[in-house]
Amino acid sequence: MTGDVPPIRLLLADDHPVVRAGLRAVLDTEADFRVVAEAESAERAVELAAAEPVDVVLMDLQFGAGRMHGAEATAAISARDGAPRVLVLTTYDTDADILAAVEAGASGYLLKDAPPEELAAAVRTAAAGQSALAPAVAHRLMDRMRAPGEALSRRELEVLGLVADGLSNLQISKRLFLSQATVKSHLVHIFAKLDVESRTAAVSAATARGMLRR
Amino acid sequence: MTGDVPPIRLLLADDHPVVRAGLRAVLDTEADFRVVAEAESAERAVELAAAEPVDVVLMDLQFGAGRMHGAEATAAISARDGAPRVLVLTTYDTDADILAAVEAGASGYLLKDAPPEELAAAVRTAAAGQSALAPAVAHRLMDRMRAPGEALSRRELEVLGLVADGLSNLQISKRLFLSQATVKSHLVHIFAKLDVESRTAAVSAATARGMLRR
DNA sequence: GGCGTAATCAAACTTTCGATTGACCGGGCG
DNA sequence: CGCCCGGTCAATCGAAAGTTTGATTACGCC
Repeated sequence: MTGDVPPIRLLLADDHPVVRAGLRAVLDTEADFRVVAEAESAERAVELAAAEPVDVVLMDLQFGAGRMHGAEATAAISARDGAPRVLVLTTYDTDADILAAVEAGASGYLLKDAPPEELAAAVRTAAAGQSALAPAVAHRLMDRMRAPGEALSRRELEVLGLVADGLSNLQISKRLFLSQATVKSHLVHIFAKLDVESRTAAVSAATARGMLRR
Repeated sequence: MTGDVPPIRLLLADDHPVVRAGLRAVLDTEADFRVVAEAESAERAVELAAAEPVDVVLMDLQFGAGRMHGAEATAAISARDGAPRVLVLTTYDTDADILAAVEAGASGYLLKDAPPEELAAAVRTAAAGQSALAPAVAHRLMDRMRAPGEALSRRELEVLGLVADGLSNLQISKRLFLSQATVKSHLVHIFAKLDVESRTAAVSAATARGMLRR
């Protein structure tokens, strides 16, 4: 019906073969979409996004352990001139993931349980250069706006995540190339924002509020 | 090529439309498979498994918040006579999930990052009435068998639960009508069993192993 | 009826955590 | 431009946490 409109070229980046197949199946039924490449790792996604002419990248955030994170890949892809739009597609809607994605330059943030129509709509929105956020994600961002004093900064979330993994202040400082003083400083702010007085209580509170993945 | 062999009838149970589409795409390419139904919730999977003649159910463990867990559905489906085999297909390989699935009567446990061939092979294995475990999963089960002394006692779990809620040793001692010495003593044993050296790491380890509800 | 294990407590000791105070730098904003 | 905020660091000090050693009671088990 639209032989003269160029299709939207898609790159799928997800380490799950089944998910890639599902996205391909769902999106290929749309006449104006064309899946031109698939990446099974974040590194490969960056390569392909540079090599292939692509309009929109569907990017998972969690790739297998130890490798590059989807947010890094998003930043790498978005950095170039004339870069494709990156649509983050993940399972979780935690503060840490959302913030990381948005700051990395993602054009949208979708949850994997989204219905196909929502997915297609988001891709078109992204291709048009606009921003596409899942309702649940939008809510969470609004919450942060309404209560800015209680929202943890990016760095604070990073520290708290390591605390939740059971690391000591010394271990955290080495991991993040900081001094112990800085780690303690972050923790003081985290405790104040969460209204707790110990690292363990902070992890508990943050998990309960969806700031940390469980 | 095999017109006289009845196909293996499959039921897909997953709340992610994309994953269902992916499984369908991957499995429908196999000549001897036939996807006869899809369920977007655990409850629906139980209904369909009773209503439709099905050979193998591909069951996700995590369904959207608050609803029935995949393990419960697995148990419900497996309870009946002549029940289909249930193949658990999930993202995580935590002790808690694996144990729950196995105890619920699952015929296999696969990770979603499995390649399609492995998936197909597991379905055939399950259909033949045998057990199919992903290598990573099998390893984890073996580890549990080899280290049975790691199980926490009732009291230790009680203490660790309060630790996870962010209570101090003093608070815990008052809550359980103990002395701080006893709380510390329990923690020493907990640390040894979990092979960690701090309360926060203990919570992390216990959560990862499914010893604590999160 | 001894034996292992879980649960309880104590005291002394080291290490880590957390509170407090104060400082510097860079960037966004009115 | 001054101001605030986020991120960085330092020094100190008291309070928890964690280690070590050792002991008592109680329960189930062969």
